[in-house]
Amino acid sequence: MELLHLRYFIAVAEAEHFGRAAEQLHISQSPLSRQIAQLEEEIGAKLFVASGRGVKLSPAGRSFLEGARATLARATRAVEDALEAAQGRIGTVVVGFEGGMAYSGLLPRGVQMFRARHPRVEVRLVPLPGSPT
Amino acid sequence: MELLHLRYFIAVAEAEHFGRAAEQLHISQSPLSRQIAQLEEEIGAKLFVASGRGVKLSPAGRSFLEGARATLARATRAVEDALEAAQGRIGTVVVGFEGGMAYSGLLPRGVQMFRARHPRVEVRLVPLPGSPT
DNA sequence: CAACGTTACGGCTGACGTAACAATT
DNA sequence: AATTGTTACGTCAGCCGTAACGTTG
Repeated sequence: MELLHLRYFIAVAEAEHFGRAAEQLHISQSPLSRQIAQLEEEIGAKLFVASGRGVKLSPAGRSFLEGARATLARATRAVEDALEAAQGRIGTVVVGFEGGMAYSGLLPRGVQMFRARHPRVEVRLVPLPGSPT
Repeated sequence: MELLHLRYFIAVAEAEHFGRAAEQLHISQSPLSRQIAQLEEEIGAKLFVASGRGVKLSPAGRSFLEGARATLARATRAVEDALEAAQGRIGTVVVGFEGGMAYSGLLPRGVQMFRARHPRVEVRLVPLPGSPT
């Protein structure tokens, strides 16, 4: 199973119609029908049932629609997060500090400002060895 | 991007070594290297950095590893849920009841037993039209 | 120079499109 | 009979393997 199958499946589920789904996907009905059949075989359950003109989701199909959407959304977010991590907008920064700094007020103030500006960056403070406290 | 790329990426991330990852995937290094390069190009960020013998994850790579694992896990669960839905073990069942049944004690007791046996099935109770309460 | 990752080239699986077929309204 | 989904068949993109090449410890 690949994301391709999930994209095809969602299109058919939303259109309730192979022809229109294929048109929206810019492919023809034939490969769409085959990919759905292959997906159903891999899952081990029918996802659609015939319904007059077009198709409806089976119970398994309704469940799988949720999962397919969630999977695609998670994949999209994974890419976005990776890009933001590359730009340093999310991730973790480790700040080593000498013991005295803890009391100066400068460090907490700076960290506070940084966190306000970059809420998705985790700031980890580690005391340097040989320092008090 | 396809799930294939995520599986390949996770293998390399865990092995920190293209050769061993390829061996584990039962392919050779060449296609593995290309798929990772293609993935990096699609994301728009380098996922690995050279590190002596082998590679390490870049910041973007660390972020993407979480997302890739979560995406694969979500896809797996989607299939499992679809199968269970096909067997009627999860999903929704709507129970229509005539007003008097609400007071007999039979209906609540039956629903309670059913829910205990099938905790992932949502039981929706709807009063039938023309009933009291 | 030894080990590792990347690029080049050829083979093959599999996804696609056109067209013929089946089935349902 | 018309519309919709499925199956048949040939084409082509894309993934894979072998091998040659760069690069780094």
